[in-house]
Amino acid sequence: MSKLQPVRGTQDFWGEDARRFSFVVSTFNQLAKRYGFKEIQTPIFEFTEVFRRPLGDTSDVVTKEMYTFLDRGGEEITLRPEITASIVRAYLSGGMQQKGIVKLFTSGAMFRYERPQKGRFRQFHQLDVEIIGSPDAAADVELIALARHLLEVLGIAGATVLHLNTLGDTESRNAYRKTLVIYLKDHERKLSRESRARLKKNPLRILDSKDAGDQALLKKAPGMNDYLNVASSDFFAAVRDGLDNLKIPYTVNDRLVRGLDYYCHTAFEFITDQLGAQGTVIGGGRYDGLVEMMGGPETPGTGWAAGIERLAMLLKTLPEEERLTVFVPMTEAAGRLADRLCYALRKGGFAADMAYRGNLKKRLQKADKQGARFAVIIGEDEMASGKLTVRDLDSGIQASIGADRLAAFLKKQTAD
RNA sequence: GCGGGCGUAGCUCAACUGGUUAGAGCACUGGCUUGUGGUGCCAGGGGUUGGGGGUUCAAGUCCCCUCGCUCGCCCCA
Repeated sequence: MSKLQPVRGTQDFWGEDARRFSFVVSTFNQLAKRYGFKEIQTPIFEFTEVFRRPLGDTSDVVTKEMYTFLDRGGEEITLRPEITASIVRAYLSGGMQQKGIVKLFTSGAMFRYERPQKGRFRQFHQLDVEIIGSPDAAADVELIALARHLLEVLGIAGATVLHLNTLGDTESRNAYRKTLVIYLKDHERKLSRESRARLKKNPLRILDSKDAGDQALLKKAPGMNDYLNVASSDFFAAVRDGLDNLKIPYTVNDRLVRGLDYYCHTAFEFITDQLGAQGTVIGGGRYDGLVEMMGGPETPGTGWAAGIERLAMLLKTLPEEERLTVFVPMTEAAGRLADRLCYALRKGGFAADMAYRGNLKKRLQKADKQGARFAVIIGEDEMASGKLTVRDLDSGIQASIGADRLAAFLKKQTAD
């Protein structure tokens, strides 16, 4: 193997992979704008503190997955492992509190030092939307509707199931955590090794353990539902009612927990069974404490992130690409004419290219390999007559067209 | 960080229990066909069998190390 390898967990996107990727992103951008979200782009790295504080000192992301380094000025910098914290930082440093409720969308690369596997990479890419400033369940519903809509437009809604849960507010969650820990401590020896560690670090995570023994034990465990206070259970009911109203299907899954510390109330994931161990395609929830945790005023927030690679892997169909018109000039003078015509077509909104090299056969071959619909042949005969030979590469039918009528001709042909 | 599987041409894969010069399809280049692409026929280029060491008369094949890929655990999008 050559040394010219991509770094582990990174990948190049080209050809069909690139088309899949950009189809996901462009569809998302279009929909997010349609829902009234404004685009934001934040730096790909931040001071480490931006991520450390909200993610919590015990989370795996912070303790072993961040790409952290000192820059030449001695500042501790981290490549973003997720983007909600970056956006909240931008919200605060940009004074966006002035604007009331803000709806933001973005997408880009994230970095986590993990062992790669199917659907999991060290540099991966996310779509992301956030609504900051709204305490209403309606905001959560709107976000989920956008997510569902996106999956539908991408043609993969049927491959996913929406799992929905509530983590309650701080009071409810603390009360529940306490009783859960008491219950699990009684059975500590039966827990898996990982879950015994979680018992101290992040007991709620035991709920979605994949270990069969843990799951059996959890069947008799107390449920979150019984510990929700009135405000929390009303909030959850409002989210469910909003989804019902929009006829968005979901499954309540009281084992669904989110990994990061700052979530509360709504937690949801669109899950697929087609990506091996990485089932989550879109995940999100509410984070009312985050802005305050990062030094801002008490401000509610809610959002989700989607894995672009995971969505791209699920795509079954891609939109057709616009087909080229390829110019095939055979003489020098014809080449100059073709250059002008090709430039004019491109300015007129057509996809056009030149076949520069070789004899007629080679140039047609090139046009064919590019998937072109039309070849415009300009040789001595055409230069003499002033009419271009336009060959439909699908049917093989040729027409003689004046240069001034080329654009109109192509438009008419492709409209059929 | 832990565990399983796999590394032969650009891609997908052959090569019987170790045995001559590592093959095929696709792709690529050229020709049959000097103004007509796709299907056809012919020819050609392309490999340190991931790398290193060992066993053997002989290693793509067996052993060790290493690098890489992949799947899973953990965690997450």
